[in-house]
Amino acid sequence: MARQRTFDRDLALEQALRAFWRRGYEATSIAELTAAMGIKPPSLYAAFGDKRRLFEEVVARYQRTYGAFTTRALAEEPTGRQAIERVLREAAAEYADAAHPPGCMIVSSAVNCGPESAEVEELLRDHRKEATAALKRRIDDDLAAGRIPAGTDTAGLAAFYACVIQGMSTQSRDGAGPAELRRIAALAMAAYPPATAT
Amino acid sequence: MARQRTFDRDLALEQALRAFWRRGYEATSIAELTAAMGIKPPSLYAAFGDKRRLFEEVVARYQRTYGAFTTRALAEEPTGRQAIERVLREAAAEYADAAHPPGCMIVSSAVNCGPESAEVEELLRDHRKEATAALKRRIDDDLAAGRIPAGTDTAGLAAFYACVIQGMSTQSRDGAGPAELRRIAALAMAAYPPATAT
DNA sequence: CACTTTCTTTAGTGATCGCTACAGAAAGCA
DNA sequence: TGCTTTCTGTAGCGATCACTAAAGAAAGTG
Repeated sequence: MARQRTFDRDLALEQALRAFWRRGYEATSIAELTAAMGIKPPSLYAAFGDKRRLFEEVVARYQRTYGAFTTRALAEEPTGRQAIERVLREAAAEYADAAHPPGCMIVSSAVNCGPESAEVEELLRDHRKEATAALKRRIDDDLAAGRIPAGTDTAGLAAFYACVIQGMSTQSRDGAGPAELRRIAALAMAAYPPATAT
Repeated sequence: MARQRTFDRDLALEQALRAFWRRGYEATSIAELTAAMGIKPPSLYAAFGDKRRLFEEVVARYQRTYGAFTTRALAEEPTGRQAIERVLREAAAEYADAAHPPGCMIVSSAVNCGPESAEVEELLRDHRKEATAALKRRIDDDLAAGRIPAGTDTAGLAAFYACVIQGMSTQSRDGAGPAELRRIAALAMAAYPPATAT
């Protein structure tokens, strides 16, 4: 065989994730990435392809680590209301966690993109649409189970909670702490339809 | 005297505003700006200083044109509740207006910034903080007038509505139309405290 | 007509962008 | 000890970044 890689690919990917999370896709240069990852450009390109593929891999990693709480909350709670409430509560904790950059990487890392990064912008947009659809599915469960009034606009509710989550991301990047985000989350629950009598 | 400027400075500023609004501060290059403004770089630098000062002038213009509806709504409505409701309703119309780029420029044009644009990022952050403070002042009016319960967390409410407004900006940039934004705005009003009996 | 002044244009500056050719270094097999 | 293979580091590719020196063009004053 031959010489093996001397750096930890997974650790380097995590460092790239932090860099992209902090500054966003376009504003994070290869020079900044290689400095954060502790490697030189040729090693980066050999291990990850190019900047875009590295970012796509970073997004996948983000989804199964820092962003996984949404999927878990939606899967594990018995009702749509409880699922939404838990997503908001955990987002408040996660977005303002000082152990990593603030906010949601899916929301904030490809906002200001030139035309050559339109595909990256679209990738994150698709993730946001899918997350909104996942919210709607759980709210639809409540509707189907008769826990909320018939005729409830579940798509509108899902859009509202997606809106709040995205706003919470912006708020945390503007310095809001977990307590402030929790208060926002609590207020947002006032919009959830009243439970129907069973 | 001497030769006069041959382009319309105000019109050129408006074109720069559109360009920055669409792509953001850093992602909009001087080449893109000059193309949009119909002038060459030296004319831009003679008339506006540099990229940062042009952007600052663009932000000021945005505040007194496209963004002025918030100030008006907050100043003209008799109660805090009505003021917040009108801000949300008009934001829904404004952010999704097809006559200009979607969303709010103050929210979305300096999200992904390198270290050399930190001051621009801070400028917009300050504007957002001030907008949130303006919301709080009107909610405090309702509190002082006894229209909402004593002990209401007005700072939390202001943060919530700022969060919703910022989320609506993101939603519109993801393709939400005015009707969808109006539904979000209507749901957000459910969080406003119930009017106290007088 | 000059002459001055300020605009606009052309054509570039050095720096940085994403990315890579090439050579040196390291690891397994003979 | 080669020899092969693949990684790593140096150094630099063309393109683009924000920005500007220098010359041409236009408008006013004599």
